Amino acid sequence: MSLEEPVTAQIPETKRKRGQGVGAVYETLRHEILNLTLQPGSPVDEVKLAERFGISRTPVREAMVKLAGEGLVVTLPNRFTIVAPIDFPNLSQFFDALSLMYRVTTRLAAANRTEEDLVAIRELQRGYTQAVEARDVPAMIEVNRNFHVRIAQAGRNRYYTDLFARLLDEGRRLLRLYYSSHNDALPRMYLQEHEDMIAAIDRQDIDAADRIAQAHAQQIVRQIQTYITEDRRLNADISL
Amino acid sequence: MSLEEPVTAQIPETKRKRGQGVGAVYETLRHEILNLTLQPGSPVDEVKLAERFGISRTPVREAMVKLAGEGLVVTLPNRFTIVAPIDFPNLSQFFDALSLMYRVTTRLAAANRTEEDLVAIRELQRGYTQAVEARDVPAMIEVNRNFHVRIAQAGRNRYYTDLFARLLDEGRRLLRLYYSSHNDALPRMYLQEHEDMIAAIDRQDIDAADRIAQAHAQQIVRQIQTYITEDRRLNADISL
DNA sequence: AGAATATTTATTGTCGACAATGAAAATACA
DNA sequence: TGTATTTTCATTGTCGACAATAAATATTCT
Repeated sequence: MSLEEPVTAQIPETKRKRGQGVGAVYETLRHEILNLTLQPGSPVDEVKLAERFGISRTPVREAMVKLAGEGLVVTLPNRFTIVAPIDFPNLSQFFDALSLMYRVTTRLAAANRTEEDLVAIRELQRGYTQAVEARDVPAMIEVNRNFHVRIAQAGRNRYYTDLFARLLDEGRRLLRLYYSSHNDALPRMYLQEHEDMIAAIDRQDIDAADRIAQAHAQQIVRQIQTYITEDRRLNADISL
Repeated sequence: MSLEEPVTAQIPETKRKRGQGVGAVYETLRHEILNLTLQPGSPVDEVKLAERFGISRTPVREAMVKLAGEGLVVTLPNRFTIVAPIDFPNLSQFFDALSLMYRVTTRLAAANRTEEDLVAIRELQRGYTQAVEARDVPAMIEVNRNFHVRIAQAGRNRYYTDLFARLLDEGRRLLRLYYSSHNDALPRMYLQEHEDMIAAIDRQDIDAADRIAQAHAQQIVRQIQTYITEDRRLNADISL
């Protein structure tokens, strides 16, 4: 609970081009929110952001509207804007949708993947392996997300890809919350599941892809739920 | 192809309150886009909109960012903004996602519906019946959309409801394109399917709900595809 | 005349300023 | 001292103005 903002000194640097301002604010805020650099529920100050990026409030506001549209930020009219809180009460909705998207996108990938898709997917899997070996938790979370989004893209359905990406991003915040506080046995397990998934996609085995995706999703959901339950217990102890 | 904009005289009327401007522009544009009052691909002029609503360009722009975020409008940087074209080449993606959402939301509705949900759903079905009897095509399209969104809400999963609503909205434009040019036998058929759907949801028969939703989706998809094929033939004839 | 270059024009993206809003602080009242 | 009322304050939503951009048009040159 920091009263002081962790103002990551972003030098106004060389004068930005027309249209670069909104994009910069949007991208930066997005990453800081998903990495939990910005705490859920913490206020987002337009004026400070404008100063930080060396631009006026107008483009900052447009970036906020975009972020609000994606649910990353919540605007209290005439009051202020906060980083979207994590919606714990409705997590089951989230898990349900996430599981379905895992299945659907992996199925479609098995059906529609090209050779280039496979190359890109394997490349990301290599990156994931490296992150696991280096015990680099932030990298693992990020690469894992990109790995699954890339599979979804191989499935070639924009609607699924978009929703899945959004869900995985929301999941990034959850993983960040709980991942580092536990051992790294889990990520290693995912590694093998990912390999199986790639193999099924490679040989275009739709049913196998579906099964593996479903198991993978259940694995992750169960794990996060365990984390949360333990967390609840800890908090309960403290509050006693 | 009208060079002149159909400037629906929107009187600046009584001075709007703080925050009402963006909302008004957003809602109005949204409806005009979905009703095809604004042709897909036609330019959206910030200045004209500002004049039309009696506000400055700043709130108009924020409304545009929101609309762009939902894919209803496409912004060409430094150039102009157009009403999002209908993506005919990728319609199969759309149909796939639409069908899945029909199934998932109807299933969940059967599982989770309350008595109030049923009351609201039946009320909308009554409205649909009236629209069919009155041969009021725009009303039919609108009420049909609300009927299915309400069922999705009864399923209680925000992620599905949001995606489904978006898909149904996109579908509204397609239906508008083709509906009125054909007889009204089809809507009457949907009427019975809707009744079956409500019955399944009422008795919490998840499998039946799924089956009916799937059939309903296939029905609609096939119909639109037929429309499009006929349309293609017509256009081909003309271009010969 | 036709291509290359310069000029005009329309429209966007951004800015600094100001008024509306709602909360917090200060004051009055009991 | 505790509650109601007023004042201050921080921050938003909106405005009008201006500069950057890229297309359209005019101009020059061969």
